[in-house]
Amino acid sequence: MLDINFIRENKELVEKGMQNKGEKDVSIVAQVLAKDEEWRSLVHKTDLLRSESNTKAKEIGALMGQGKKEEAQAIIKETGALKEEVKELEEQLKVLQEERESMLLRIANVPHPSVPVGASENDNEVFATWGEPDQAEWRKPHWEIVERYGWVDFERGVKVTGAGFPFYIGPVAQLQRALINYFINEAAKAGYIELQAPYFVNEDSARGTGQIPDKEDMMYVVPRDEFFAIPTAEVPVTNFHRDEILPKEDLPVKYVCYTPCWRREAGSYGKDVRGLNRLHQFDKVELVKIVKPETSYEELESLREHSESLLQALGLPYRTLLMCTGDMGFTQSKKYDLEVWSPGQKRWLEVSSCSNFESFQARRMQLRYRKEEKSTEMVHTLNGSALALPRVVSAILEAYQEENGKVRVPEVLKGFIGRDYL
RNA sequence: GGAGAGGUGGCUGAGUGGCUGAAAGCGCUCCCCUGCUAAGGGAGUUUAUAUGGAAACAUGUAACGAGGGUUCGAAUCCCUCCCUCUCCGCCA
Repeated sequence: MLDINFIRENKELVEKGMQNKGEKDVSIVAQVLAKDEEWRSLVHKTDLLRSESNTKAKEIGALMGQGKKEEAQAIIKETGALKEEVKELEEQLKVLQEERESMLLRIANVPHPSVPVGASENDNEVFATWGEPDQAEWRKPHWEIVERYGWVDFERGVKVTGAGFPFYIGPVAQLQRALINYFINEAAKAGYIELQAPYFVNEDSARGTGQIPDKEDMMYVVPRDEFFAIPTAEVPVTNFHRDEILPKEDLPVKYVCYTPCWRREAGSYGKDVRGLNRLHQFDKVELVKIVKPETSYEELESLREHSESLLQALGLPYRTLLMCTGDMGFTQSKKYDLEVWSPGQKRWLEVSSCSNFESFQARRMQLRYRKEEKSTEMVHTLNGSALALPRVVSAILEAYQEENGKVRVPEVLKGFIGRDYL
């Protein structure tokens, strides 16, 4: 959510931002400003009447205290009409406020000036590449490798739950666990505090990070208890400090959190969902930062660098994309995607997404810090995957396979797995 | 899940219809006094929002778990929900 005052002072910028993000109809911006005008004038009017009504109530109280019952009764009679009027205005105000709020929630975050303007994924900018994508023909896709060894059981996953909920078996289960530990350890070394978070959140939390109203179809819902299964640890972790005012000495706050993630992924099909490419449940280690506004873009770069360093340590070639306006999403102001090279599939797979939300999530969450003794300011929030597991597993299986079919263990994981081959 | 008690400011805790946005204490900030450590005195110390103002700030409104109701007036009375504690039940 953007600050209404910011929208008022930067109407064109906000409209332009929405257009660049692919929204054709930006009339909502003008509408929210009009609605806000209306709301403010009604607030003023209502407050004046309430004030009058409070004054009278006090007079009555004073008169009653002195035992002047008749005089009090006279004023009570007068208040009838006033009361009605206030009640009516309050109802109108409530409606206006809800309309204003829901409009505000539908206005996208403004892209940072450094973000390339573009319509689709084709306009993303290659920000960096690392390593040489392996083009060797003999390399097999991971689904063939895991099938040969019985390392992932998709069929039984279907039986037990449904498509997209596989079982990992033996060495691949072990590989995932090793990666999770490795990723968390590296984050801890970089100063991130380790957190274990709830896997289900309530509606306020889902709204806080922007999953609703924009993307509610991505989440699994537990209707009986009104919970949402988390689509990413970003949701519980960023909401950890919702409705708080943090002391400025505490910033930046940095968390690392491993969780499973659940996504409905409605409408996906074909090669995108083959093997481990896209699942309804997957594991991810997530980084979240809560920072002072003036540092958020430096923090974004260090977040990206941290995620990149993991792929480098694993020896997996990747490229970093600076997402263009049309491909970056509603809530972000700047976003990098890290794509690892899948040598068995000869394609790039997204394994991380590092974003700066500026104060967009913070404002929804009322997450502030004490800037000075008497003033507060919204923080900036960021998050990034470090990293999403199944696709890293795929890339490792494909990149570390040998022509005889055996799969080597990456050097940095040997301490966790205790042998040279899976 | 059942029964009972309770949810007040950074913390402890008073407050059962008007003089309470909230006593008192603690903590914290600033000032004064005091030649070191100790002690004393004074002032300040929730948030959001509207209006005015360049700003400092002023004024109003709202908020005592959340939402609704009663009343001229609600932290205080009533209803619903959420949460915490104690006992019982269940249980990794």
